[in-house]
Amino acid sequence: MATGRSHRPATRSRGIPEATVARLPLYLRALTALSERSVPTVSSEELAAAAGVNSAKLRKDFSYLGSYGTRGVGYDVEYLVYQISRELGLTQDWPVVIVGIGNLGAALANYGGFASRGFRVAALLDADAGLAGRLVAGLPVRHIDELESIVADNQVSIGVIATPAGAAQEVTDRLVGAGVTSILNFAPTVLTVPDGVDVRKVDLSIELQILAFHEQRKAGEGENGRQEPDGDVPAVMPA
Amino acid sequence: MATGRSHRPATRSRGIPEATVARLPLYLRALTALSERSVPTVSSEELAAAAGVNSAKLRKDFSYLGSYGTRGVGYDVEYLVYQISRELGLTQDWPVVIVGIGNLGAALANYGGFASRGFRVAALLDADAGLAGRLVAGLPVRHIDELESIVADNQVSIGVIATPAGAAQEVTDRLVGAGVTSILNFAPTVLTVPDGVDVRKVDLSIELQILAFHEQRKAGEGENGRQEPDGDVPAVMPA
DNA sequence: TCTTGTGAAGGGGTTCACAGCC
DNA sequence: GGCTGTGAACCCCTTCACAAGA
Repeated sequence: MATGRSHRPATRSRGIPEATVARLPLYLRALTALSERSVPTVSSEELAAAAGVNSAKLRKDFSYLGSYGTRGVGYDVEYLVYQISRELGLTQDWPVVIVGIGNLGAALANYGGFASRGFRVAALLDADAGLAGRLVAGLPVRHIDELESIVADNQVSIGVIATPAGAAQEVTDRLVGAGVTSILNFAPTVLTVPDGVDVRKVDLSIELQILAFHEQRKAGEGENGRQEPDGDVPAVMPA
Repeated sequence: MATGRSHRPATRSRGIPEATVARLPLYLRALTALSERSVPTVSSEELAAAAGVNSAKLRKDFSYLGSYGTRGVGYDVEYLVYQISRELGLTQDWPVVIVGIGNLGAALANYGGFASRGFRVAALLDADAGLAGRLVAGLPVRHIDELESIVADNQVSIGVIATPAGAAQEVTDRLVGAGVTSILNFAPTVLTVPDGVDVRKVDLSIELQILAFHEQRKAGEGENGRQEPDGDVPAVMPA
């Protein structure tokens, strides 16, 4: 996690807060929409509303990138689109492989948001030999045995794991061994990776559980309805 | 967001930090695995490793739930499973509807992690009348016009949106109108909802963009390879 | 006058380190 | 002796409020 100390105090002292990085894609999306409507400039207030954050936060975020706005006016839409894209590394091409072509893998392969932002699906891989050759999103599914050569040949540095939980660690090891240094994990498992490899995880059921927690709260709010006898313990007790 | 002031200082002063809530499902998963292997007790160190966090954080998290451990021994696995499940509201049944049965919607419908944690898919909805009646994960897809009656009849309070971005806000409005108060949004849009409705979003392309940001950093680390002429500006400049 | 850019204050979360208890 | 539970320190992020500047 701790992204080894940086260097190069180029334009501004490097070191954009992680929380800011996580919001840049949000701003980029909102700006892209404005750009498509040929809106020339936008204020922090307007853009913040479109991105679903508050304007002070947005201005603070942009201040880490540099002084890209004009006081009394706002931000130049095209210019910001470019600067944020560059900061995120989207001005270059990122070949990715998707491993595990079930429903989820297929959904990811078909997802338009990837291609439009510099992510190119270099290959779809699956352990099921029966799937090999089948076209998904216009690409042929290839057998997992080709993983190493595909990663090497295409200089893939980002892998997406959409396999069942049981296969995820092994796939990870192979990806890392082949040279992948960033992994987006959809399998509900904790992955172990060497230093220098980034993992982000998306867990569908965790999100629902968090919602359930808050939902439960709401139910208990007004009506005092939730039954919780307070002495409510199961048969098993701690030693 | 600010979950209105609580009440009931029942077992302990209510108010579990949001960051802790987000980790409870992680602990629960690790504990469930231990439970299946019939492991009776576990130390904070072991459990933390299994969940991918550090042990101090885990102990602090558990301290918000109560004193469920035994000093010198550890935590009783079954007991903790129960307590966390209860805290998350997973001891009750949560009917959910999934709207938008494309690849992603189908993947969600098939996802085992839901059913196993108290989430029951009450219905699959899609605007495409041609899909109606088609079986997905054993359930017939129903037309979006049935949304209101299905939500009411099944007392659905959680909705999952897997539609294209363009349809997401309208679907949200209908869900909220029908009584849904928690939404899990997979569409790449900012949703507007009234107070009292919770929205969590999962954005596939944002995760990749964050990885790209870090990946770019790595590339520039050792070799100083990334070209960034520093005066690198596009044709468009701010006014 | 209007909006950005930012010090400063405030709040939350993480980590440390050890007292408390088995 | 071992492990939990937790005050306290620390750090990061958010929010405020206003000076700076077009």
